[in-house]
Amino acid sequence: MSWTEERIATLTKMWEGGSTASQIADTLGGVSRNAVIGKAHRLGLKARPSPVKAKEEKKAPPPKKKAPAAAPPVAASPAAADAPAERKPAPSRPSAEPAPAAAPARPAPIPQPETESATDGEASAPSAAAPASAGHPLLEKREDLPKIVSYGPGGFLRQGPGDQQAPIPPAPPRRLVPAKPSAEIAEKTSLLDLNDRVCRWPMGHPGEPDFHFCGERVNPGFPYCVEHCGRAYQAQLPRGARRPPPPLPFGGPRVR
DNA sequence: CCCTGATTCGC
DNA sequence: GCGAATCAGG
Repeated sequence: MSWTEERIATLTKMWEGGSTASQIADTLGGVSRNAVIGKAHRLGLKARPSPVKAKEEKKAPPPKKKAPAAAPPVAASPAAADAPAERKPAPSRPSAEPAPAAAPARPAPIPQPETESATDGEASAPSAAAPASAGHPLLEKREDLPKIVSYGPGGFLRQGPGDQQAPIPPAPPRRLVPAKPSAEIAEKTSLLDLNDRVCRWPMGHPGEPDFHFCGERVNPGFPYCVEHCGRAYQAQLPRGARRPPPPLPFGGPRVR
């Protein structure tokens, strides 16, 4: 699979939307979780809550260097060892950029404590999801929560009721009631419940209130359970491989 | 063990 | 540029 504009757009939206790399990889299809992460970093968008990222010390950098199978540590003649095997001072900061250029003795001016704008500007979210829920009494409390965005298998944005702008409400005569999709699909497998081990065969149609996924244990090596594998791959048989019953002439082959 | 993102490095 | 392999924390 190649990174087309469309796939990159989906990746970017989902990444900024808070989806995990695995979910993005599943949605995109054809790429691994690592591929998604690698691409995301190459795109310049990163800095997301990482479980491993909670370490930022300037102490002795542990020589975490990968030595696959080469570079036998044979200490040959020391005279030839003129190469200063020093660790390259590359304190890879995640999002900060103090840029300690060549002026260590000169006290730098007061560094502006940038909040989180960070990075090189271009990496900032192009579509900073503005909290359109301001003003809504039922949604105000969600403002401090991480925005959760879900995407359909094709990468389309699935907006929850709270995300709808409701630009011109016709005239809601009745009072608003809190959406309770959980009542119908509480036991169903939602998009966010999908992973590599549950069948992702869609049940119903996206947008319908009870749309969900099969959720059965997958047929190992396939994205669907055994039952739906039959349907999925039968449906995807190439045209040439399908053998529609040859239309026999009326009355069958002529026999004389 | 599972998950997560970060990083490295051969291709 | 890409992504598997690897690392490392939760």
